[in-house]
Amino acid sequence: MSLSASGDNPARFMSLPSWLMTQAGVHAHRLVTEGLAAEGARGYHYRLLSVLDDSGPASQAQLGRRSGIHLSDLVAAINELADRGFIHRSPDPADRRRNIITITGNGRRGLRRLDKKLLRVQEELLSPLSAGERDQLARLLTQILGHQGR
Amino acid sequence: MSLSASGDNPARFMSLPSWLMTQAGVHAHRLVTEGLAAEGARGYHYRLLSVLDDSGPASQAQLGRRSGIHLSDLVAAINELADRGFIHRSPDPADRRRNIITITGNGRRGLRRLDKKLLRVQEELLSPLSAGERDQLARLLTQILGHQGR
DNA sequence: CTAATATCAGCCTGACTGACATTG
DNA sequence: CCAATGTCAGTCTGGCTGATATTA
Repeated sequence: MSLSASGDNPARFMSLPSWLMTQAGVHAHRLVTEGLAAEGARGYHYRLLSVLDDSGPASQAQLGRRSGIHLSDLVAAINELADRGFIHRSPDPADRRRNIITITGNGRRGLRRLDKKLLRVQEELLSPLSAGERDQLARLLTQILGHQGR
Repeated sequence: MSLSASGDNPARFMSLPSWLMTQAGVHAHRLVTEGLAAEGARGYHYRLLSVLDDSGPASQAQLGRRSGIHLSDLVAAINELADRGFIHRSPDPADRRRNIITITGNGRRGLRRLDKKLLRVQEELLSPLSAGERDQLARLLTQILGHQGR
């Protein structure tokens, strides 16, 4: 966004907490996106691979629920991961509507690379904060997000 | 996003600080967007009106720098505000490349409505936090954003 | 000749809506 | 008949890129 570096009095919208939160979110999102892009992946890929690694093979509908990715967006993301040989899509013999998605050895290796990359991204993102401040921030954000679901 | 309400073990990506920050940003952004939409406005409109109110008439290039809105996106936003009678676009006689954008009385009234609406949005967004926690959060986010510009 | 200004067309991720055919 | 599943086409905000014409 690059707000004017010049000596302009900052506009009033920039002091709103909602602005700070949105900007911090944009910043975090950008760091993550750039980090993943450097490894040839994007957010949806990491979310899907980590869900598969955490909870095992699943249908696309299950994956959507666990990763928070819309069914309509899953198709493309799954195709991309399958193209890279990171996952395997096979029909469920017990229910012919379903595809069973399985992570491959290749996918697990890729996931480990992404995990490491994201660890470094967290470090860069939080570098201005002490360990105590990092915990505090996570606590406050979790409180706000907990309130969100009404 | 509606992460599964069911009893699934949360995937590991959800514990990343970058995830918490992005989600909190998305949440804040959604509340603001919905609040402004209820008044027939969107984020760019509020940012432009508040900049005009804070710093007075300006060319589009100046507005872009002060509001952090891209020149290429400004044109449409300015058109929309002019259609509503909130601002006035007039050529600068001293520099014929420039348009001078001025906020109208109507625009000032609209801005006051949006200001009030956003105040209520902050209240809802921060409602799970005490006054001290709100200050703390603003401080931590400001620290992170200060680091961002390298 | 270079720089600033305004405009237009298009791209991107992530989130979402709606329609549809297949299967349980 | 109804519900779940997978697929496809399209929308939206905010943030971008790049091209172009005009004027300083």
